[in-house]
Amino acid sequence: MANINEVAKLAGVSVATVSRVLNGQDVVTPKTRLKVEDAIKKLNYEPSMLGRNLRNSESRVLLVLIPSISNPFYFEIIKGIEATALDYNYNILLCETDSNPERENIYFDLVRKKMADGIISMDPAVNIDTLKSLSEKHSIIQCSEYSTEGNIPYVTIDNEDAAYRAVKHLIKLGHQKIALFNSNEKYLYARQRKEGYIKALKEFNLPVKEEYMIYTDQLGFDNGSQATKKIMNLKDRPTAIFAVSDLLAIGALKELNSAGVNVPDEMALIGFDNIDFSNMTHPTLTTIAQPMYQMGTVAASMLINKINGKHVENTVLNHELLIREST
Amino acid sequence: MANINEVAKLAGVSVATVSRVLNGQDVVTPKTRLKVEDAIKKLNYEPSMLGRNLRNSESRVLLVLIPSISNPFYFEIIKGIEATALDYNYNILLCETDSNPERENIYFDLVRKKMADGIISMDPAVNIDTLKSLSEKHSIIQCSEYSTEGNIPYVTIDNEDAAYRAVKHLIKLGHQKIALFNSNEKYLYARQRKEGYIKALKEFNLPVKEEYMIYTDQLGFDNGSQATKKIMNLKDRPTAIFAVSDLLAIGALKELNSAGVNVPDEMALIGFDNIDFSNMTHPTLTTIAQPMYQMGTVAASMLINKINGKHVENTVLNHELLIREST
DNA sequence: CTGAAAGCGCTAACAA
DNA sequence: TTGTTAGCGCTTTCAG
Repeated sequence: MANINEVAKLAGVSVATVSRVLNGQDVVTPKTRLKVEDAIKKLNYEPSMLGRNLRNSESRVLLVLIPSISNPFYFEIIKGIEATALDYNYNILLCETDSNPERENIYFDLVRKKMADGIISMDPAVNIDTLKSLSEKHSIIQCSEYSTEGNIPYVTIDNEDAAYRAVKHLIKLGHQKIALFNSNEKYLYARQRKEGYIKALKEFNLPVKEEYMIYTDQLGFDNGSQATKKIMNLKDRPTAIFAVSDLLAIGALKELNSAGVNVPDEMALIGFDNIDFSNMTHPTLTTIAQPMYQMGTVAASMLINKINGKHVENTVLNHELLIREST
Repeated sequence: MANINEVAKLAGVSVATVSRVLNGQDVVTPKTRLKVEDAIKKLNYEPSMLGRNLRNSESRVLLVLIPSISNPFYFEIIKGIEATALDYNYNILLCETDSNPERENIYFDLVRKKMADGIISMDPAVNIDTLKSLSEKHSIIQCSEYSTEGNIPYVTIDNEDAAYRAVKHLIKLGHQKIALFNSNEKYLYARQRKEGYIKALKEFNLPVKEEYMIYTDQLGFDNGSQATKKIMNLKDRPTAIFAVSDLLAIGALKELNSAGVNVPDEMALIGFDNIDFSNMTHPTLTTIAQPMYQMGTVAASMLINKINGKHVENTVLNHELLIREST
C-alpha cells in the first residue's frame, strides 16, 4: 500500500503538496496538481484515515446509542442521523446497549479513547450520571428520551401532548374506560405520557383508575400480550387501550385477535411511534407518528455543531395523530 | 486530556514503560507498574486509539454491509457479529447500502482508507466485481447471500433444501397449487429457493406454472400485498403460498385478511426467516428458521481469522422448518 | 527490567 | 506556489 511519501516522490513534489491536493486546497498550480493526481492514480494510492485522524485528533465517527436494534422505532431516526453524518463526512457507530451498563461502558470508552468524536444517546436506560460526567469533556446529544440534568442538549417531541391527544381521540369516540399500557415510570417519556393520559381523562371528568394502568419493563410484543391478558381479566373491563409503543399495541392486538375480541368494536387500540408494521396489522393501527427521520437529522446536526464548538439549542419537534382502523 | 508523555513524566518512567503497563506486558516490575497505574489514575488518562491505531496500522473496526436496516432478518445476525467482535476487541460499523452503489462505495472507501479492517457483506445487491477486487487486498466475508466468484469465503444455509422442505410441507398438507413469492432472480438465494420449490413440485408430479411464480424487487410488506393481489385474480387460484421472506408473507397475510380469505383454510402461507413479527401475526406464520445469531458469530470469527492471516473455510449452517398456524 | 529513539501517515506552520 | 519540518500518541526495537 502506497503512502503519501511515495506519491510525493513519484510526482516529484513534497508531501505537503500532495496533502494539499488531497484536501482540495486551491493554492496548488493546476500543473503540479495534475502531476500529483497522476501519481496517485499510478500508485493506486488511498490516503489513510489513521494518519489523518491522529494528526487532526478526531475520528470522524459518531456513536449512536440505542437500547435495542430490533425496535423499529429507531430505524428512521438512524437513517436520518446517518444521512446527515455522511453529508458531513462522519460515520456512525451503532451501539446496542441492551440496557446493560457494562455494555454501555464499553461504548462510552470509545469516546474516551477517541475512537468516536461524540454521542447521540437514545437509550432511556442510559446511566445519566456517567453521561453527565462524560458530557463535560465530550460532545453529547440526547435524542427522543432525555434528562434535563447535566444540561445535555436534546431533541424530542412533546410526549405529554401526544398522549393527551391520543386519549382525547378515544374519549371523543365515546370511550370512558381507557387502559394505559405504559413502560417503567423511571423513564421520563413514560411519566410524560402518563401525564397526558391523566390530563385528558380529567378534562372529561373521567376517573383515573390504577387498575387500568399497566406497566411493562420492556417495550416488546410479549409485554403487550401480557398486559392485555391482565386487563381482560378485570371485572370492569376497559373498552380502549392506549399503548405507549406500537410494539406493545401489536402484542395487544395479537392477544385480542386470538381471544376473538373485535378491534375496534369491542376494544379500541392506539399505539405510539408509527412503525412500519403498524400499517400491516389487521386491523391497521391508529398511532402517534413522530417525525423520526427529522429527529435523526436534527440530532446529528446538533452533535456535529457541538463537536465544532458551536452553541446548540434544545429542539422539540411536532407529532401527529394517525387515525387508522383500530379506533 | 493527558497523553502518554505526561503519564510517563508523572510516574518518573519512560513512555515505553507506560506503554508496557497499558498493554499488560508482564516484564514490568510490580513496583514500577504501581507507579504508572497511580499516575494514570491521577491524570485520568485514557490511551488514545488514534495513536495506537496508526502505530499498529489497524482500526479494529469491522464493516457490516446490509441492504436495509429495517429488515428484521439481519437483527440476530448483527447481534451475533457484534458479540463476537466485542470479544475480540473489534467494533462494528453498520452500513446500510439501500442497494445503492454510490453508498456502497462510500463504505468500501472506509476499508480502502483504513477506517475499517475488514468487511462482512450481507448485501445481495452488492457489486460483486468491486467486492472481488477489494478482496484482493482486504479481508472480506460474505454472510447469507454470496457469490462463488472471486473465492470470497462465505457462511450461509442450504437455500434450495430449505425451500424444498417448505414446499414439501405444503404438498403433504394436500396442496397442489402452490404459489411462489420470490425476489429477483439476479440473487443467488432467489434462484436456489426457486430450485427447491421446483424440485418439490416435480418430485410429486405437480405442474410448475409460470403464473404461480411472482417476482418482487424488494422484500417489503407492500411487495407481499401486491403479489397476493396478483394471484387472487388468477382464474385457477392457488391454495398455498410459499414466500421467500417473512416480510413478503406478512404483507400477503395482511392482504388475505383484508380480503376475508381464511388462512390457512382457504390459503396456506409459509414464510422464510423466522423474524420476530412472524410469531405476532394472526394467525402466526409457519416459516423457515435460519440460525441467524450463529451465522453472525461464525461470520465475525471468519473475518477476524482472515484479518489475522489465517485460512478460513466456507460454512453451511442448518435451517429448520417451524410449523405454526398459517399452514 | 527499563529507556532512548524511530516511525506509523498525515497536516500545517513557517520559510523560501 | 511549494518545500521543510515538527509533531499528533502510540508501540517496538535495540541497547543498556
